[in-house]
Amino acid sequence: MNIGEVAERSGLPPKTIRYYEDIGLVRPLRSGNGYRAFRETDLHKLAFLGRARALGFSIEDCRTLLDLYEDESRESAQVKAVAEEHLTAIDDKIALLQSMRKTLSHLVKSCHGDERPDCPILSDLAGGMARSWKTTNHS
Amino acid sequence: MNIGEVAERSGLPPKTIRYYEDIGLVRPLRSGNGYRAFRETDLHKLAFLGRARALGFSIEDCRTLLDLYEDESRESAQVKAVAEEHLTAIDDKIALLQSMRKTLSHLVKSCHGDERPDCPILSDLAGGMARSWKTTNHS
DNA sequence: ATAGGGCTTCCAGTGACTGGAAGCTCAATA
DNA sequence: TATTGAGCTTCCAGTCACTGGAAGCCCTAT
Repeated sequence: MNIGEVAERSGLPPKTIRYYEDIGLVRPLRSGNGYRAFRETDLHKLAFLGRARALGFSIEDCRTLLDLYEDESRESAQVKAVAEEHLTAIDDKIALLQSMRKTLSHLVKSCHGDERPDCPILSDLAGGMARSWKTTNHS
Repeated sequence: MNIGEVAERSGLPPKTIRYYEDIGLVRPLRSGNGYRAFRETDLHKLAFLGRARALGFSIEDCRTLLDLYEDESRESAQVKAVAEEHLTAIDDKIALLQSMRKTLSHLVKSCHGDERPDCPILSDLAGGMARSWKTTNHS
Protein backbone atom coordinates (compact mmCIF):
# COMPACT_ATOMS: atom_id res chain seq x y z
CA MET A 1 0.00 0.00 0.00
CA ASN A 2 1.25 3.47 -0.85
CA ILE A 3 0.76 6.38 1.45
CA GLY A 4 -2.23 7.73 -0.48
CA GLU A 5 -4.29 4.62 0.02
CA VAL A 6 -3.33 4.40 3.69
CA ALA A 7 -4.29 8.02 4.11
CA GLU A 8 -7.67 7.40 2.60
CA ARG A 9 -8.32 4.23 4.56
CA SER A 10 -7.06 5.59 7.88
CA GLY A 11 -8.52 9.05 7.51
CA LEU A 12 -5.15 10.63 8.31
CA PRO A 13 -3.46 13.08 5.91
CA PRO A 14 -0.27 11.81 4.22
CA LYS A 15 1.68 14.57 5.97
CA THR A 16 0.56 13.30 9.33
CA ILE A 17 1.45 9.73 8.47
CA ARG A 18 4.96 10.77 7.45
CA TYR A 19 5.21 12.71 10.68
CA TYR A 20 4.15 9.66 12.66
CA GLU A 21 6.90 7.69 10.95
CA ASP A 22 9.37 10.47 11.77
CA ILE A 23 8.62 10.21 15.45
CA GLY A 24 8.65 6.43 15.36
CA LEU A 25 4.97 5.59 15.80
CA VAL A 26 4.88 3.47 12.63
CA ARG A 27 7.68 1.85 10.67
CA PRO A 28 6.49 1.07 7.16
CA LEU A 29 8.74 -0.87 4.78
CA ARG A 30 10.15 0.67 1.62
CA SER A 31 9.59 -0.41 -1.96
CA GLY A 32 12.41 -0.48 -4.49
CA ASN A 33 11.43 2.94 -5.76
CA GLY A 34 11.77 4.49 -2.33
CA TYR A 35 8.04 4.71 -1.71
CA ARG A 36 6.75 3.72 1.71
CA ALA A 37 5.17 0.26 1.63
CA PHE A 38 2.51 -0.07 4.32
CA ARG A 39 1.30 -3.42 5.59
CA GLU A 40 -2.15 -4.04 7.00
CA THR A 41 -0.69 -3.85 10.50
CA ASP A 42 0.64 -0.37 9.74
CA LEU A 43 -2.79 0.70 8.57
CA HIS A 44 -4.26 -0.82 11.70
CA LYS A 45 -1.86 1.11 13.90
CA LEU A 46 -2.57 4.35 12.09
CA ALA A 47 -6.29 3.88 12.50
CA PHE A 48 -5.67 3.20 16.19
CA LEU A 49 -3.69 6.42 16.40
CA GLY A 50 -6.40 8.34 14.59
CA ARG A 51 -9.01 7.20 17.09
CA ALA A 52 -6.81 7.84 20.10
CA ARG A 53 -6.01 11.34 18.82
CA ALA A 54 -9.72 11.94 18.20
CA LEU A 55 -10.27 11.21 21.89
CA GLY A 56 -7.70 13.88 22.65
CA PHE A 57 -4.84 11.68 23.81
CA SER A 58 -1.42 13.30 23.39
CA ILE A 59 1.10 11.75 21.05
CA GLU A 60 3.02 10.46 24.05
CA ASP A 61 -0.13 8.89 25.45
CA CYS A 62 -0.73 7.36 22.04
CA ARG A 63 2.75 5.89 22.08
CA THR A 64 2.08 4.41 25.50
CA LEU A 65 -1.30 3.06 24.44
CA LEU A 66 0.15 1.50 21.29
CA ASP A 67 2.88 -0.11 23.34
CA LEU A 68 0.33 -1.48 25.75
CA TYR A 69 -1.79 -2.66 22.85
CA GLU A 70 1.14 -4.65 21.50
CA ASP A 71 2.16 -5.95 24.88
CA GLU A 72 0.36 -9.23 25.48
CA SER A 73 1.29 -9.15 29.14
CA ARG A 74 -0.12 -5.69 29.85
CA GLU A 75 -2.43 -5.14 32.76
CA SER A 76 -5.67 -3.41 31.93
CA ALA A 77 -5.05 -1.24 34.99
CA GLN A 78 -2.20 0.43 33.13
CA VAL A 79 -4.46 1.35 30.24
CA LYS A 80 -7.17 2.52 32.57
CA ALA A 81 -4.71 4.73 34.46
CA VAL A 82 -3.70 6.52 31.26
CA ALA A 83 -7.32 6.98 30.27
CA GLU A 84 -8.37 8.22 33.69
CA GLU A 85 -5.61 10.75 33.81
CA HIS A 86 -6.63 12.01 30.42
CA LEU A 87 -10.24 12.13 31.49
CA THR A 88 -9.28 14.30 34.44
CA ALA A 89 -7.36 16.62 32.12
CA ILE A 90 -10.42 16.87 29.89
CA ASP A 91 -12.60 17.69 32.87
CA ASP A 92 -10.19 20.42 33.88
CA LYS A 93 -10.27 21.90 30.41
CA ILE A 94 -14.05 21.79 30.30
CA ALA A 95 -14.24 23.51 33.68
CA LEU A 96 -11.86 26.23 32.55
CA LEU A 97 -13.75 26.80 29.32
CA GLN A 98 -17.07 26.88 31.11
CA SER A 99 -15.83 29.47 33.54
CA MET A 100 -14.59 31.57 30.63
CA ARG A 101 -17.89 31.01 28.88
CA LYS A 102 -19.85 32.17 31.88
CA THR A 103 -17.98 35.44 32.26
CA LEU A 104 -17.88 36.08 28.55
CA SER A 105 -21.54 35.39 27.88
CA HIS A 106 -22.46 37.67 30.74
CA LEU A 107 -20.33 40.43 29.24
CA VAL A 108 -21.69 39.88 25.75
CA LYS A 109 -25.24 40.08 27.02
CA SER A 110 -24.53 43.32 28.84
CA CYS A 111 -23.06 45.01 25.76
CA HIS A 112 -25.66 46.82 23.70
CA GLY A 113 -23.55 46.34 20.56
CA ASP A 114 -24.46 49.40 18.57
CA GLU A 115 -22.63 52.41 17.16
CA ARG A 116 -21.90 53.95 20.56
CA PRO A 117 -18.39 53.55 21.99
CA ASP A 118 -19.10 52.65 25.58
CA CYS A 119 -18.86 48.97 26.19
CA PRO A 120 -18.96 46.88 29.37
CA ILE A 121 -16.72 44.25 27.78
CA LEU A 122 -13.87 46.73 27.45
CA SER A 123 -14.64 48.20 30.86
CA ASP A 124 -14.32 44.81 32.42
CA LEU A 125 -11.07 44.03 30.65
CA ALA A 126 -9.73 47.45 31.55
CA GLY A 127 -10.73 47.54 35.15
CA GLY A 128 -11.50 44.04 36.26
CA MET A 129 -13.88 45.66 38.72
CA ALA A 130 -15.98 47.55 36.20
CA ARG A 131 -19.38 45.88 36.08
CA SER A 132 -22.51 46.54 34.10
CA TRP A 133 -23.94 48.50 37.03
CA LYS A 134 -21.09 50.88 36.48
CA THR A 135 -21.69 51.27 32.78
CA THR A 136 -25.32 52.00 33.50
CA ASN A 137 -24.10 54.69 35.87
CA HIS A 138 -25.51 53.71 39.22
CA SER A 139 -22.69 55.39 41.08
CA MET B 1 8.84 50.80 36.92
CA ASN B 2 11.14 47.92 36.12
CA ILE B 3 9.86 44.72 34.63
CA GLY B 4 9.84 42.89 37.94
CA GLU B 5 7.41 45.27 39.55
CA VAL B 6 5.20 45.29 36.47
CA ALA B 7 5.24 41.51 36.47
CA GLU B 8 4.14 41.41 40.07
CA ARG B 9 1.46 44.04 39.67
CA SER B 10 0.08 42.67 36.39
CA GLY B 11 0.38 39.02 37.30
CA LEU B 12 2.24 38.29 34.07
CA PRO B 13 5.69 36.68 34.06
CA PRO B 14 8.58 38.91 32.93
CA LYS B 15 9.17 36.58 29.99
CA THR B 16 5.64 37.11 28.79
CA ILE B 17 5.91 40.86 29.14
CA ARG B 18 9.09 40.89 27.04
CA TYR B 19 7.33 38.72 24.52
CA TYR B 20 4.40 41.15 24.39
CA GLU B 21 6.83 43.94 23.69
CA ASP B 22 8.47 41.84 20.97
CA ILE B 23 5.19 41.45 19.15
CA GLY B 24 4.27 45.08 19.65
CA LEU B 25 1.50 44.88 22.23
CA VAL B 26 3.26 47.26 24.61
CA ARG B 27 6.01 49.78 23.99
CA PRO B 28 7.71 50.65 27.27
CA LEU B 29 10.36 53.37 27.37
CA ARG B 30 13.99 52.63 28.18
CA SER B 31 16.06 53.95 31.06
CA GLY B 32 19.65 55.04 30.60
CA ASN B 33 20.88 51.66 31.78
CA GLY B 34 18.92 49.84 29.08
CA TYR B 35 16.23 48.62 31.45
CA ARG B 36 12.64 48.82 30.30
CA ALA B 37 10.84 51.73 31.96
CA PHE B 38 7.12 51.05 32.24
CA ARG B 39 4.56 53.77 32.74
CA GLU B 40 1.24 53.30 34.48
CA THR B 41 -0.44 53.08 31.08
CA ASP B 42 1.83 50.18 30.15
CA LEU B 43 0.91 48.40 33.35
CA HIS B 44 -2.73 49.09 32.61
CA LYS B 45 -2.42 47.62 29.15
CA LEU B 46 -0.65 44.54 30.45
CA ALA B 47 -3.34 43.96 33.04
CA PHE B 48 -5.91 44.34 30.24
CA LEU B 49 -4.03 41.74 28.22
CA GLY B 50 -3.82 39.41 31.19
CA ARG B 51 -7.57 39.52 31.68
CA ALA B 52 -8.32 39.12 27.99
CA ARG B 53 -5.97 36.14 27.79
CA ALA B 54 -7.60 34.66 30.89
CA LEU B 55 -10.88 34.78 28.99
CA GLY B 56 -9.20 32.81 26.24
CA PHE B 57 -8.89 35.54 23.62
CA SER B 58 -6.09 34.93 21.13
CA ILE B 59 -3.21 37.35 20.96
CA GLU B 60 -4.61 38.72 17.73
CA ASP B 61 -7.98 39.23 19.37
CA CYS B 62 -6.20 40.95 22.23
CA ARG B 63 -4.50 43.26 19.79
CA THR B 64 -7.85 44.11 18.24
CA LEU B 65 -9.46 44.63 21.63
CA LEU B 66 -6.63 46.87 22.80
CA ASP B 67 -6.92 48.90 19.61
CA LEU B 68 -10.65 49.27 20.14
CA TYR B 69 -10.07 50.18 23.76
CA GLU B 70 -7.78 53.00 22.71
CA ASP B 71 -10.05 54.12 19.90
CA GLU B 72 -12.44 56.73 21.26
CA SER B 73 -14.60 56.47 18.17
CA ARG B 74 -15.07 52.69 18.34
CA GLU B 75 -18.51 51.19 18.08
CA SER B 76 -19.40 48.76 20.83
CA ALA B 77 -20.76 46.50 18.10
CA GLN B 78 -17.19 45.87 16.98
CA VAL B 79 -16.18 44.74 20.43
CA LYS B 80 -19.27 42.63 20.80
CA ALA B 81 -18.61 40.95 17.45
CA VAL B 82 -15.12 39.88 18.56
CA ALA B 83 -16.47 38.59 21.85
CA GLU B 84 -19.35 36.73 20.25
CA GLU B 85 -17.09 35.02 17.79
CA HIS B 86 -14.84 33.95 20.61
CA LEU B 87 -17.82 32.75 22.60
CA THR B 88 -18.85 30.57 19.68
CA ALA B 89 -15.35 29.15 19.47
CA ILE B 90 -15.45 28.36 23.18
CA ASP B 91 -18.80 26.63 22.76
CA ASP B 92 -17.36 24.54 19.95
CA LYS B 93 -14.41 23.53 22.10
CA ILE B 94 -16.66 22.64 25.01
CA ALA B 95 -18.84 20.53 22.74
CA LEU B 96 -15.82 18.70 21.36
CA LEU B 97 -14.40 18.04 24.80
CA GLN B 98 -17.74 16.86 26.10
CA SER B 99 -18.10 14.42 23.28
CA MET B 100 -14.61 13.09 24.00
CA ARG B 101 -15.45 12.98 27.65
CA LYS B 102 -18.58 10.99 27.04
CA THR B 103 -16.86 8.30 24.99
CA LEU B 104 -13.88 8.18 27.26
CA SER B 105 -15.76 7.96 30.52
CA HIS B 106 -17.87 5.19 29.06
CA LEU B 107 -14.72 3.30 28.12
CA VAL B 108 -13.09 3.91 31.47
CA LYS B 109 -16.15 2.63 33.27
CA SER B 110 -16.22 -0.51 31.18
CA CYS B 111 -12.57 -1.37 31.89
CA HIS B 112 -12.13 -3.51 34.96
CA GLY B 113 -8.63 -2.12 35.49
CA ASP B 114 -6.89 -5.04 37.10
CA GLU B 115 -3.93 -7.26 36.30
CA ARG B 116 -5.62 -8.98 33.34
CA PRO B 117 -4.63 -7.87 29.84
CA ASP B 118 -8.02 -7.64 28.14
CA CYS B 119 -9.28 -4.11 27.98
CA PRO B 120 -12.28 -2.54 26.23
CA ILE B 121 -10.42 0.76 25.90
CA LEU B 122 -7.78 -0.83 23.71
CA SER B 123 -10.41 -2.87 21.89
CA ASP B 124 -12.30 0.28 21.03
CA LEU B 125 -9.19 2.08 19.83
CA ALA B 126 -8.14 -0.95 17.83
CA GLY B 127 -11.43 -1.76 16.24
CA GLY B 128 -13.69 1.21 16.55
CA MET B 129 -16.52 -1.32 16.55
CA ALA B 130 -15.45 -3.32 19.58
CA ARG B 131 -17.87 -2.63 22.40
CA SER B 132 -18.14 -3.75 25.98
CA TRP B 133 -20.55 -6.52 24.99
CA LYS B 134 -17.64 -7.96 23.07
CA THR B 135 -15.29 -7.82 26.00
CA THR B 136 -17.85 -9.66 28.08
CA ASN B 137 -17.78 -12.36 25.45
CA HIS B 138 -21.37 -12.57 24.23
CA SER B 139 -20.29 -13.87 20.83
C1' DA C 1 7.73 13.11 -25.66
C1' DT C 2 5.02 15.01 -22.54
C1' DA C 3 1.74 15.85 -19.07
C1' DG C 4 -0.25 14.74 -14.78
C1' DG C 5 -0.47 13.00 -10.42
C1' DG C 6 1.72 10.72 -6.64
C1' DC C 7 5.63 10.09 -4.18
C1' DT C 8 10.19 11.68 -1.89
C1' DT C 9 13.01 14.90 1.28
C1' DC C 10 13.94 19.05 3.66
C1' DC C 11 12.98 23.55 5.58
C1' DA C 12 10.07 26.78 7.76
C1' DG C 13 6.02 28.36 10.17
C1' DT C 14 2.10 27.98 13.46
C1' DG C 15 0.61 30.01 18.93
C1' DA C 16 2.02 31.69 22.93
C1' DC C 17 5.02 31.25 25.42
C1' DT C 18 9.16 29.04 28.34
C1' DG C 19 13.95 27.67 29.53
C1' DG C 20 18.58 28.58 29.52
C1' DA C 21 23.07 30.79 28.55
C1' DA C 22 26.06 34.72 28.61
C1' DG C 23 26.69 39.03 30.21
C1' DC C 24 25.55 43.84 32.11
C1' DT C 25 23.73 46.84 36.27
C1' DC C 26 22.75 47.91 40.80
C1' DA C 27 22.43 47.85 45.91
C1' DA C 28 24.23 46.02 49.97
C1' DT C 29 27.67 44.08 52.54
C1' DA C 30 32.67 42.66 54.26
C1' DT D 1 37.05 48.67 47.57
C1' DA D 2 35.90 44.24 46.27
C1' DT D 3 32.55 41.09 46.01
C1' DT D 4 28.37 38.98 46.29
C1' DG D 5 23.70 38.24 44.55
C1' DA D 6 19.58 39.72 42.57
C1' DG D 7 17.62 41.76 38.67
C1' DC D 8 17.96 43.13 34.17
C1' DT D 9 19.48 42.54 29.07
C1' DT D 10 19.62 39.81 24.48
C1' DC D 11 19.51 35.77 21.78
C1' DC D 12 18.71 30.97 20.69
C1' DA D 13 16.21 26.82 21.14
C1' DG D 14 12.36 24.00 22.44
C1' DT D 15 7.45 23.03 23.17
C1' DC D 16 3.05 20.36 20.52
C1' DA D 17 1.26 18.29 16.55
C1' DC D 18 1.16 19.14 12.68
C1' DT D 19 0.93 21.93 7.94
C1' DG D 20 2.60 24.34 3.77
C1' DG D 21 5.69 24.73 0.21
C1' DA D 22 9.68 23.93 -2.79
C1' DA D 23 12.50 20.95 -5.55
C1' DG D 24 12.77 16.84 -7.61
C1' DC D 25 12.03 11.67 -8.65
C1' DC D 26 8.60 7.91 -10.31
C1' DC D 27 4.87 5.98 -12.89
C1' DT D 28 1.16 5.76 -16.15
C1' DA D 29 -1.42 7.34 -20.05
C1' DT D 30 -1.75 9.67 -24.10
